[in-house]
Amino acid sequence: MGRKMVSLKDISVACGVSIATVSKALNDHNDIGQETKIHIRQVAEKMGYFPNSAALALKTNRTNNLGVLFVDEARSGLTHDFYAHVLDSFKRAAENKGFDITFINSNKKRENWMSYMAHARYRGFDGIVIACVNFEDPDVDELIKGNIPVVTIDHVFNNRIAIVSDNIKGMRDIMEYVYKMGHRKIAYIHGMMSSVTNARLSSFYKTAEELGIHIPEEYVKEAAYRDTDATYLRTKELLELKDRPTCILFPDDFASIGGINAIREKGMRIPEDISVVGYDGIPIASKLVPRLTTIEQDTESLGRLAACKLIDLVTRPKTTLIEQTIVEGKLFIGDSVAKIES
Amino acid sequence: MGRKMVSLKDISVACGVSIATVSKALNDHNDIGQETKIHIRQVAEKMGYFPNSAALALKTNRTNNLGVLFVDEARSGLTHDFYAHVLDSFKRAAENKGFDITFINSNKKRENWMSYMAHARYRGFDGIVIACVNFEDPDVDELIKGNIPVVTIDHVFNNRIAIVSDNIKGMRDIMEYVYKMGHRKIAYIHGMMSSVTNARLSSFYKTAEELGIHIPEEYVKEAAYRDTDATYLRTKELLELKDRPTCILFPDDFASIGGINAIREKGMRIPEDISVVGYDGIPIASKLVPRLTTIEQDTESLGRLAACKLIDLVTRPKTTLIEQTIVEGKLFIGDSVAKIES
DNA sequence: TTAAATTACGAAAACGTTTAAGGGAATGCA
DNA sequence: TGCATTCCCTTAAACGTTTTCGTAATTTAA
Repeated sequence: MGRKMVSLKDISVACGVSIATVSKALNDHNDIGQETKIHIRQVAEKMGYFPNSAALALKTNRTNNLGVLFVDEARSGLTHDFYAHVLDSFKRAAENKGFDITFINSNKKRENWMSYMAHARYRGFDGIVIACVNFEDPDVDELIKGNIPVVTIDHVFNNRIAIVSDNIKGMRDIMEYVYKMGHRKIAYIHGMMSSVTNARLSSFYKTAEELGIHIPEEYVKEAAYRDTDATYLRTKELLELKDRPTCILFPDDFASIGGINAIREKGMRIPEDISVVGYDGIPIASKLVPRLTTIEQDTESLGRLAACKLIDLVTRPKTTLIEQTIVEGKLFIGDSVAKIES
Repeated sequence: MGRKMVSLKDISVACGVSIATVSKALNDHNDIGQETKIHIRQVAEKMGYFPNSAALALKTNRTNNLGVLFVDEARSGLTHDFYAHVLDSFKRAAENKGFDITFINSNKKRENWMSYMAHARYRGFDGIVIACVNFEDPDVDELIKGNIPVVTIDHVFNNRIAIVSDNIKGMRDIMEYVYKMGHRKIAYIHGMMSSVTNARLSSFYKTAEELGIHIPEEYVKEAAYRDTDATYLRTKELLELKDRPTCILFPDDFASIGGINAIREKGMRIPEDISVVGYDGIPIASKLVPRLTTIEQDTESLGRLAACKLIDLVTRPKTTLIEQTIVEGKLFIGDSVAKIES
């Protein structure tokens, strides 16, 4: 078995028919006789034939390949817990439908620099999924506004299909649970500004108001997602307040580790002395002691739906309905929030 | 700007030259006049031209695309801490050299099933990187023995280039450090059998012997990598022994969480009552309290070297030297191992 | 029996590139 | 001046497909 692939021509020679006939036989066109079809397929199988995606792409203008752009502010790339799960789910769903995935990048050092869009066209992606990018980036903007089908995750762009996690409901669930457990002095260390943060923050304030809780200004602080150090510092600040909160909401589970350390350093116990809540539901959260109360994001659905919607968009081009799919998370009740009398 | 890409022909028309001239001008061949070259390039730039990778691949038999096969026993896929870091590094290095990466899979539901090898040839990958797969899989075997350049990570296959982390040295470093801290009763909960586990286990025994430490049979137990539950159970068993170890080595950092929980559940403190060591150096390890002593794997080098070697192999085909590159980890001394008098 | 319809296949163009081969004009050398 | 070079560009084939159109053979309908 040499380096070269066996082509339609090889099969046509072996079968004594034309290339066109082989192509049609393999693609099950109905203008080919049954016997011929069967014979050709057997020979193709025996010769170890499989199509050449490049030729196919060139001819059909379809690659069966989806581009993935996952870039977070910290450039953690594939090592980002949450997005790794989403991507993994996206990948599985796409592969089940016969699509491969390739990362989009603008590093192409080959000749001249290539924008995301240029790269995407170069590779001929049938569709593109975008998550956790810096939305200010004009390069990203070009990609989104381009003419390749796009689905975005956790961010809504003008007239584009988006799959977003329900941060409004997530934060409301947290607040209502914490309230039910008797807490009235609730602090929130949030991530850096983004649509996700915005949603959570506004839901935080809104729910607080609905519940009749007053949130002092100094109870709300900005750290960054997945930043244990920043969260550690902000937590320390909260603990030094004269009127300490009884419960702290952290940006996410990973960052929570920093906050928890700050609390323990102060000699305080969780949840006896202070309660904490995370966000995301990363695997480790439920393994910590005490188990972290958090919102388990449905990363499986996020990824799968993104893939399904995108492939729909690709294969049924005129289904260009602008829609937004909302995926709810689920409150995981660990042991990090104490019941107190208010 | 329409859906269709601008092609060489469009440029040739715009410039009033032949397609060949445009192609050669853009590829900087030296049989094209300076002025013509410059003019063509300007026009190409202005028209927003970029090559069509499919046509290029078809013609040159090179795709500038690398296939990635990352499958671990638990099918954690991209969510596997360690491999996510390696992959991320591989990706960055590959992209810097103008290569894209696409995942290899055998799910192709399109028509008929496709083996890994079939998929790789279908996509025309210039090279392939393989990590953490089930080596028994005949499908994987076919891929490795095929005629596409391959680099494997953390596993050595016959006459193939491999990048492996130095598990021998890693385990020796741990043992020598723990010994130096006064420990003589050392237990090891290891992962399931694999070349990695084998290397660590044999190094564990060998170093113990060199140090003159006797390892009772019941001090060595099998769990699984990243399996907090199994590690929790094995740890409990160790703690119930009449002659308890003073130090436990866990399969990896993530699994350590389970072990640590078992210890705390017993009311024991780390490191005052018992010492523990992890492996891998995942980000969270140094954020735990106490900070986990572990081997920080050099995932950056693993990924980068794999990419460099693979691209070397691809671009300089006759450099088919069979070699094995060993990447050392670094002992991270946290606070989880106590100094005791033996 | 004959015309029309159906069936089964082939020829050839096209997708966007690269590249070997070729050739006309300008230049170098004697 | 005449011939060989050199320079610059073009023609055309090829990569492996798909697909439109054409057509010969066979079947059906009248």
